[in-house]
Amino acid sequence: MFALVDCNNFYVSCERVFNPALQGRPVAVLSNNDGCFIARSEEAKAIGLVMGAPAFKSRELLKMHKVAVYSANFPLYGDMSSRVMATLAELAPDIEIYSIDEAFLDMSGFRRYDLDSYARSMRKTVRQHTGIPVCIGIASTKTLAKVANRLAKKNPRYQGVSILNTDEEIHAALAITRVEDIWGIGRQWSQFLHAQQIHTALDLARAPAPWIRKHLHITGARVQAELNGNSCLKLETVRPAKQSICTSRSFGRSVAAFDELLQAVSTFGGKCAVKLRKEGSAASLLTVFICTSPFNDPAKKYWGTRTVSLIQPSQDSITLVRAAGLILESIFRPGYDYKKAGVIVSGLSPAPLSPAILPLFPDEEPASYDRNKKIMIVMDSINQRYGSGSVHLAAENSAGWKPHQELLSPRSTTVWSDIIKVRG
DNA sequence: TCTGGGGTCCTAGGACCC
DNA sequence: TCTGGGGTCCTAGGACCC
Repeated sequence: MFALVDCNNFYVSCERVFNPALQGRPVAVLSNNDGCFIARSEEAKAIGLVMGAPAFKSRELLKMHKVAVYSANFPLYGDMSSRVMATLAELAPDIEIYSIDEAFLDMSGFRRYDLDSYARSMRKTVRQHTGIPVCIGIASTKTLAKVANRLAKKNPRYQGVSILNTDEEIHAALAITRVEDIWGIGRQWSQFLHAQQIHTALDLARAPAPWIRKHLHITGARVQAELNGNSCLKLETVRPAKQSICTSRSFGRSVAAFDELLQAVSTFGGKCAVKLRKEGSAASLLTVFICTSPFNDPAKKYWGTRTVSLIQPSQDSITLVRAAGLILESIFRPGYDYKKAGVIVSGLSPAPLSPAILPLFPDEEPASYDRNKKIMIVMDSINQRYGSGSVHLAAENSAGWKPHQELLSPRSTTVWSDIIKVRG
């Protein structure tokens, strides 16, 4: 048996932990740059705020219902997530942290227990230790556990826990789950399935397997098998190393000047390097992209991107920032209002202890490799101790393009001065 | 005026090998 | 007139997830 534990309206719940006055009120959290809704309380859903919709289009609604609106506070949410996961890890032998607000647990050793009362006690413990409300779905496959979790969330009768044990229970659950609400069935496929008169999870489970294999490929075939109780997806207790890392942002205002774009791209390159070092990986490919707003007049649109391979895999900010700047020079076109840029590192491998490739000609490479490595160690340890961003390369600068963050709550669990702000 | 960010997997097709 | 068979690797694009 698998349990899926999913935090309720996670970002909203995080805000509520440190501001109990938000209980019972409509609350919404915005994406970076205060753009779209990315979390809504039940009250906010009820008044018609739509997930992913741009916030400015709902301004009247927000005002009318006195919705508490927040800028995304990822340091807070990330830290609260760690607390929830640490609590869960003590309650079950094996845990897969699936996303910032979800975890699968292995329940196979709990057959002798009353699963229902154990799940209810887990729920209570997480609430007590972290302040975060969760729902739990339990079933024999991950996909069915997702179905069960959804029922637990939607139907108050379950009081946060739903277990699919018998064939009758599974049958009933699948019959009331629409295909678009199944884990692994997105917009395109659900549209296709509805057109084929496959409307519910039960319809999908019963559809001819070869036909599903043909049209929804191996991925859809797995979903179908899992709905029928054949477990295809194992619990992944060890997170595999990342294959790519991306840092990108929409700008707070449009940026036309090369120098400001260079500062943005340098900042993103530097952030990618920090993430690489944290991951213990080195990148052999570096991609930079810059683009105008997709909502612009088509004549003023531009999308520029280029990928280069590095002479040797690197995790060093100096090398990556310099390379990102060179790519930017080659893709930059004057005369456009840029709205977003990003850096992607890929072709990742475990970071080597020494240069993997020695230069053919005696230049500065091996020396700068060692020197830069030492600088990175010092930078990382200073930033670890005094907070990220305490030291950075001079090229990293956000003055010109900084995203909007006008409704930010304090970083109550990660920054001392923000705790004082709360008390003050 | 104002529209997010960060990932993974799978498939098809082309380039290339002997 | 007739033009093989069996592979691998890489990439772009499309689907999905939170």
